[in-house]
Amino acid sequence: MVKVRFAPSPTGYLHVGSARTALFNWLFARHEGGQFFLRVEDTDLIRSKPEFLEEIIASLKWLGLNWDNTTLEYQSKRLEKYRAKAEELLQRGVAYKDGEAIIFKVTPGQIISFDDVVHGPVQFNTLDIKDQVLIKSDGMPTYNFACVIDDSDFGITHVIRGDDHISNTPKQILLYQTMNLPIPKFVHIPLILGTDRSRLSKRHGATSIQEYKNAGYLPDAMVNFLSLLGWSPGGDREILPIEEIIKEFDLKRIGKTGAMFDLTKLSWMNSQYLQKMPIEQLLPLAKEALNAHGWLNGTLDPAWVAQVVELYKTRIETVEDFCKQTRGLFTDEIPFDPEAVALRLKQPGVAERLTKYAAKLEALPKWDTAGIEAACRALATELGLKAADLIHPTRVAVTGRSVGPSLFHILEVAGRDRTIPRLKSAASTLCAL
RNA sequence: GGCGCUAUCGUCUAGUGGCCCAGGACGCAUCCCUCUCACGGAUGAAACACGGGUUCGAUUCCCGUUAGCGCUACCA
Repeated sequence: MVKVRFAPSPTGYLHVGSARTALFNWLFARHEGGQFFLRVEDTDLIRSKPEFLEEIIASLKWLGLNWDNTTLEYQSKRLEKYRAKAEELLQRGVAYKDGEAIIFKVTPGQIISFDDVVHGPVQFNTLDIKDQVLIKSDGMPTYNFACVIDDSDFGITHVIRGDDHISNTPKQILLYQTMNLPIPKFVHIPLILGTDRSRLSKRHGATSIQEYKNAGYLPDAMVNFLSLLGWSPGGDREILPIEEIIKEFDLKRIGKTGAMFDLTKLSWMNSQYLQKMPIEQLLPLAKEALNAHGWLNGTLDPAWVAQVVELYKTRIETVEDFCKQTRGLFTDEIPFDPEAVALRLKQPGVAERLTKYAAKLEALPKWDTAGIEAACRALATELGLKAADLIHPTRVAVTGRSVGPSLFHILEVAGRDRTIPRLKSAASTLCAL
């Protein structure tokens, strides 16, 4: 049975690159009906922090990457195991002691080769490999040593990890060989790159999964996007549900070249998921975000919020975007865009038009799009204007922006009590030339 | 520097010797829809790094060059 693992070290948040590694492991396990383990590599005493582990776990759960071990494995709890193994190597004379550290002797001139599942045959000469520290002076095992022992103990069949570990592989194989342990399959997946084609890091922008969650990206969109970085199901398909990704996932289809993290495409994909998401699912997310801004007071009618969401869902890329665009509807702080004000409000005759439209709207027997539109068109005809000459200033006066949904829908949703005062206020102040 | 990995439109990629004067998607441009912006629809510009082989025929196989990246810790 296929057994894979994701082994983060709790020295930082979950990076999108690591998340993608976790995802590929998970996808492979689910496709094969195998097992996916989570192991904590907390052997760096100084940098490991419990709060980092909590964040990593929260991120994995948010992405939906569930693991099969019921209790988490911590390397810090297996110290005796590593020490015993190192001691054994010491007894056999293949390792030596330097102070408190135990170091593995590398015999030069041997060829170490392995058949990488994505790269094919790879070779190294031990001439280029230095003696390897097994146990550090502080008594903790090093990565390469603990990793080999653990992968072997837990029966890991496929080591799926980033390309940056290719040069660790011969060091680990040397250890497998001298301890007489079966060697797993190695699957080195291409790195995720920043805009300058160096590996994605903080200086390129947001790299933690939590940041994307907070910005209003959807986990399904994130998983879909990440799965397509370095892997493709072949053909033209791009937006696929997770079941489909699992079904199609195949290590043989993993590419060899680094993939740039394209935020623009992620955003597009997120907007696609947002649009297709049923309102029952989208509404709670919108409410949560609104609430985080302190804009959701308890008296708001849920049906009304749903109406606003429906109106904006085709023009947002993230949930945060939704908040940004609808701020004027949920608060009285209208985010006036200076350019829009200059172009649409500070123009001759606009104040008068807005005042007249306000009067017409005030007299409307019923507040609905049809009535709002009829009033607009009637007034435009009366004044000898195009409807657009009334529509544009009104949109800016009410929402502060020159862009957005159909004006008549906006006004209906904004309601008479917001619309009329805003039109009057704009007419008396903002329109001043 | 040494060692290793990689090389198709700006980006993610399809392509495994002829189906490719290279297909899709994002982005970009134009048009349609239209009160603006989106959505949706249509069209367009845009790539096989270079040089040698192998072959009747190379994006696809081999070699080299160049370039990029990664590793080179008692970090993982």
